[in-house]
Amino acid sequence: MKDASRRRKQELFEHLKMCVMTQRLQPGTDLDEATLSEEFKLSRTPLREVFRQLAGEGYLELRENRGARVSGMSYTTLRDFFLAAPMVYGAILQLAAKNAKPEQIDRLKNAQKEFKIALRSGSGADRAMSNNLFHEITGEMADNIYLLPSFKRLLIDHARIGMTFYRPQDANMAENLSVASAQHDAIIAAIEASNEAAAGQLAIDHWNLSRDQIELFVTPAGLDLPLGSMARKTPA
Amino acid sequence: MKDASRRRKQELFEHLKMCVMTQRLQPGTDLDEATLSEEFKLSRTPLREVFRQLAGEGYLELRENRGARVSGMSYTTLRDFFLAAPMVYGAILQLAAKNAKPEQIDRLKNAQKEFKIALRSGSGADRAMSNNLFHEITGEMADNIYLLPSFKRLLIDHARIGMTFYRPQDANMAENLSVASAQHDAIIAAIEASNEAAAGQLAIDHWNLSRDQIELFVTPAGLDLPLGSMARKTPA
DNA sequence: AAAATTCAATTTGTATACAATAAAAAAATA
DNA sequence: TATTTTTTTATTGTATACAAATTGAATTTT
Repeated sequence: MKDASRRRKQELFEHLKMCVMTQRLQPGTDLDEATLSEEFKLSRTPLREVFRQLAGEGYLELRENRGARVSGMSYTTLRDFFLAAPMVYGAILQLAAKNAKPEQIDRLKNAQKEFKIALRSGSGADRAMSNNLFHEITGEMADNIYLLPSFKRLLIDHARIGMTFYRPQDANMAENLSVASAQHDAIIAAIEASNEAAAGQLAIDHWNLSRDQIELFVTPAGLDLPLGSMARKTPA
Repeated sequence: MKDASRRRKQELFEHLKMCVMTQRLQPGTDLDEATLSEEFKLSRTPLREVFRQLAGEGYLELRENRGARVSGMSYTTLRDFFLAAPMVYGAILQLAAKNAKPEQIDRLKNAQKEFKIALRSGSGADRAMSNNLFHEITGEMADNIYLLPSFKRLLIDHARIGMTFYRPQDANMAENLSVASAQHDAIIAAIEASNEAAAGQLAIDHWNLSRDQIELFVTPAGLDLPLGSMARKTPA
């Protein structure tokens, strides 16, 4: 009887994680205890414990007497993100190349397989979640409790950024994704070969690609039409 | 009336943090809900929320149906620690030099003043806590939410390692502390001058000093006495 | 006597009731 | 009518009661 509520609690936990990462719950969204409590057939006590834990991991923010909300994302955080990501992920991948166990490499290959499937047929959310799993496994491989907290925090926003700044209609962006997939393959190879240097470099390349994708979003290719009246001669 | 219990909750939170960092609660210690509940005049509900939050920040570990315990420390974690610390702290200090605000620099100088006082007259715990405050302020200066989680996790064990591997009787260790204090001064200077490169280098020096201190503990200077029967001539 | 099993005691987890705070709506004042 | 104040409603936080699980002792079995 209690086993069931324990399961529901875990489900809520995973559900909220997923919703945050896929932007089904956008940054800044307020969460209602009563509603979730009813939806997941959980009393408020365990529900609030889930909130606390998610807040600890960076998914939510708790405000005194004012409930939980999804962690915010601003242009400042975006800048902070690309400052920290190459470094932390570079370290994680180097350590992964050093410490990965065969069983973990198997799982990483499997995650990459899933990622490729999601690339073809899946939704944006599927893509983000399978990509996230890939990276989470590299974090597990690195096996350093002092780097993991920041790494996991980065992964949350990596997923969210991916969901925000991707338009499947854009050919450049589709191309970007297949490059990302190729990089995953190269990462697997570097880890399997215990090539720390290569893994570290791939991490940097991988994040630079993410940055490029955002630039494609922020600075789209110019329309191929003259703007008529707005076009004027350069002064002589 | 509720304001009071809110304060007790905060007190419990800070108290447990302090106990973990100063090793008054050693790694692996089990925490008893009932006892703490009575001691701090708090019901178990808010108490458990505190546990969750502390677990999220790395102070405690929660085990299903088996209560909370103080996060463990092993020789593996020590190795992980010195692998991650120079990198993360290097980044934090570089960013601190870049972003520190005058008000923060004032507080940092003040923290250093307190640290020096603790060095002279304070207990080991005072020393650890004032040193911790110094570093926490640098983290605040860096102002990057993606690096902070790992940084804070490192600071917990930095304090614990300091408490574990320091013997005030040892002249070398006392000397180490005054070097550490001088490094703090240099860090303040680098931050005030916005000298990122210097700040980054100082971070590495600072953590190398911590590592040296552990080596002094693990490999003490040989006793200055011949060991009698154990001394034997080298074979010709 | 050693190992396994059962039973009691302790401890952890969840639900519900109540208290306190914040938000919203209604009434009163300018 | 706009603004302030009061009242009502909704939401958050805490305490307590109960249910489930774990631990340890006592009993039984081999």
